[in-house]
Amino acid sequence: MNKKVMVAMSGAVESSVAAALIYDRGYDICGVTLKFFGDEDLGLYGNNANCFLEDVREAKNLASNMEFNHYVFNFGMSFHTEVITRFTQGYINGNTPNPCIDCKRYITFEKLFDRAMLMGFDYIATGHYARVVFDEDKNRYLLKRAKDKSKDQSYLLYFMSQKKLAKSLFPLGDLMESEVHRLAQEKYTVNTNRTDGIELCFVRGGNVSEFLENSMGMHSREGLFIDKSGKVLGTHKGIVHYTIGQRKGIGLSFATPQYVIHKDVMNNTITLGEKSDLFSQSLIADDLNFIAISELSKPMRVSAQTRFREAESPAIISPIGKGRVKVTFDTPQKAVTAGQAVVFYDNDIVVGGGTIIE
RNA sequence: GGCCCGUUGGUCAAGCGGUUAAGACACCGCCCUUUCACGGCGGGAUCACGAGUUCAAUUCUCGUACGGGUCA
Repeated sequence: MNKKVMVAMSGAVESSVAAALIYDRGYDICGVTLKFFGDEDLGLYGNNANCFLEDVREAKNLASNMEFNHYVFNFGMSFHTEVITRFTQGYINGNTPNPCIDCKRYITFEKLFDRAMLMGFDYIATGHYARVVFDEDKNRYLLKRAKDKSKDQSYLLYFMSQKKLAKSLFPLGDLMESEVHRLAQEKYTVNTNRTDGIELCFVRGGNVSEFLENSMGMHSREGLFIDKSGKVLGTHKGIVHYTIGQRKGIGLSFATPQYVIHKDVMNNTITLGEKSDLFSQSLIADDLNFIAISELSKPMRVSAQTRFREAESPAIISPIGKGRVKVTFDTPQKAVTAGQAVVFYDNDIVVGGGTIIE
């Protein structure tokens, strides 16, 4: 009897090709498209309600061409509590969260994963560019960067557990983007014009500030821009409008470009400084997850990445208790930001990762 | 009140008779990007106003207005 695989289909090229590849491997496949925005909230979370119908149509097309089942699951409630609430709360706390990671962590690989297992599926498959291999020596599943380094999404999946890696398939991991597109056009006749959105899927026009204020009812207070010595430089629109490392949107003119180097939620001030003030030698992270090792008991040399699509950098990670780790870089890193994820690599292998708290 | 100096794009600031009127910062657009950012590329000024001198004035002269300084 063939193994059963549930494929998450967003309607974009990547997941459609992933589904087709899984089908061709002979699995008993079922496609699922998740609905995050209920009709009752039409418009509140951007214009995605309309696109959703097209996403479903794309997925259904492929499913009917290849003759496999396709369902739509309404995860609107989960999406709101697991992703949007965390996102909003993060900003309230002065952090800069990465909701795309929460979406994968709490929705795709938790809510959907659990549902798939409950329904008797053996695996869940997605169109992410990442690889999973089983290491006989370590007796562990390893998460690795994709073959196509420019499309690699392993950073976004550092939270994966052994149990989930064992039951997850990433068919695009060994393919270059160009190959995926060629397969889509020549072999599977998948619409290559439909790609995953850039910017936040639930925020209209990518305007985070407007979303927080109008949809979430968060009223930010104006405050002061100050320099490192505390001198007042001007007025800011509210702390949630800024993130560490930001340059554009300050609205003030100086001899050199000024960046947000610190946010003080208590005093409602934002400190501006030179690019050189943006670099830090170390950081503290919590909410850790390790994949390549069972736990971090002593300092370890890794290559750490502090933002998605950013270069990794040599560092030493050390356990400092309370479920926290200190990451000390060989060379100072730019714009390390609380709320973002730091992921540790050993060459292509994801050692683990966590959330930056300072 | 007398005498000086200044007035160039959103800000700062070059140019000082014929220039495509530098540059920086800001702003806007595009690209990049399944987060927020960073980054890359590109875009925009007729020179406070009026009258003169000159073939030609942002650049010289004289007024007016507005700044700043200074002398009693």
